[in-house]
Amino acid sequence: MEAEHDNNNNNNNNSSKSNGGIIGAGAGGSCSSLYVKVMTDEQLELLRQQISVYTTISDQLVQMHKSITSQHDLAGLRLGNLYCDPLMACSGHKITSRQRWTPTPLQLQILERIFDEGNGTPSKQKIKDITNELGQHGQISETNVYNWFQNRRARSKRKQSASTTNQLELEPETEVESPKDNKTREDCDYVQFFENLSPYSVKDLHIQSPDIGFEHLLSKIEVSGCYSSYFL
Amino acid sequence: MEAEHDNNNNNNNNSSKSNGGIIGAGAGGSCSSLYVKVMTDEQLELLRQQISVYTTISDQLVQMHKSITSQHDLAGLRLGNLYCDPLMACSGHKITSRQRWTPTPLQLQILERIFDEGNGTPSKQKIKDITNELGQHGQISETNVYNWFQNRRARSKRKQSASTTNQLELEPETEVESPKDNKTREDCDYVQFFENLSPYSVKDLHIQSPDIGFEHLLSKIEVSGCYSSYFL
DNA sequence: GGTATATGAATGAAAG
DNA sequence: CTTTCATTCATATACC
Repeated sequence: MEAEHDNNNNNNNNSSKSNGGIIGAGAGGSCSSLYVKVMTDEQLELLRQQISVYTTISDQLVQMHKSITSQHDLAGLRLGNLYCDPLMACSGHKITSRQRWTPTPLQLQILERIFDEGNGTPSKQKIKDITNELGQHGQISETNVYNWFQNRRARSKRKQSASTTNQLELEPETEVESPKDNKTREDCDYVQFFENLSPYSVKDLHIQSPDIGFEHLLSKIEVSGCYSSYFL
Repeated sequence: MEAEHDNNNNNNNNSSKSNGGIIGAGAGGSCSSLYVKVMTDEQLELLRQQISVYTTISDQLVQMHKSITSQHDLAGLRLGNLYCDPLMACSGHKITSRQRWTPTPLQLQILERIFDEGNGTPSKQKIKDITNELGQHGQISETNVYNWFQNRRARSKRKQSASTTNQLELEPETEVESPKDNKTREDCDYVQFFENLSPYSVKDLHIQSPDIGFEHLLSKIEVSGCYSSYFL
């Protein structure tokens, strides 16, 4: 049984992708030279996409692993896209929650890609197509797709305005210093850090590619392991 | 999706500001040009964490797979220890301690007061004002305010309905949703693990169709496993 | 040190 | 399209 576990899942935070940040981050208590971590929106977005793809790959690896070791049941089927779990119903208690559609990483990736293509409002037909395509990767309905774009658009817009607001509030050369957090931290060489971290990271930060597909990522993995991929 | 609001939160607490290195931009007295976007410390932090996490994931998966295929023994092999050292190796500081904004008592007080004034929906402009005001007492962003009201409203409502149901216990199928049952998930260890990691809330991993040849992918990763040595 | 709870944040869906 | 709601997730904190 593989179910033995200690749910010691060390978290990490899942809220990535927030790129509507301030500009010249707050200074530490002391002078400290200039520490500006520059990254364009495009780069950020790219990174986000990469991570998404990474997620997908890991996910699929997990599946592969599961299939390999699947001498056991395939239960544990999380509610995922199913609306009702009969087992729960049997227990005589509530009919289980989760009726909400949740995009699989793969679907998300596709959605994001389509969204990024800019072609704003997906027409009725387009939604149909998309739904159809995504249907290959998991349960999904046109409504889901529609809602997703609706939300995506709205939130993207809000983010943007918030970001703009921030820019106006703190002029680029004004080091906003909050007297509250003087917890200055030792400066560290971020470039160095990233380079040491993973062969993908730095590269991904600097390369701008319009389309980060699975194949693309795969190819990167192929050459990873050497920092030279940085110059890809 | 993207965090719609700016997430430059985090204020007091033992959060440490990382105002260090520069990525790809010359710094000087006051460098930042108007056209560059800059990452906040929090954002950088997130990226670092994510990258590290994903690198680790791949590594672990490879190991897991090897272990399994070599003897088909799925014993041990835990995926714990996620927040690995590389993250802190940078400057010897914990960088995992910062992410949730926490209102200062003063801010809370003000928020509560505003909330009690009844004007349910703060509206965009109002939020901006509030944010501005609270900013005097600590780092805060519009998102924080927005979320706070959102949560406050929702929870206020829930509590209310909960209290009104304490005299009606008969309905067997309705609400009375106790947050106790959230441990009923039946995921297998590492799937759970992943779900907690993904920035995209990888919720439906197993639903995905096992398309394209993965053995191929896996082999690629194995071969390029250089990066993993960093963690071992 | 392991749960239990409070709460900030994310997001699908629906209302307006 | 915009705003709000409902639900869920994750984390910080408290309690045992």
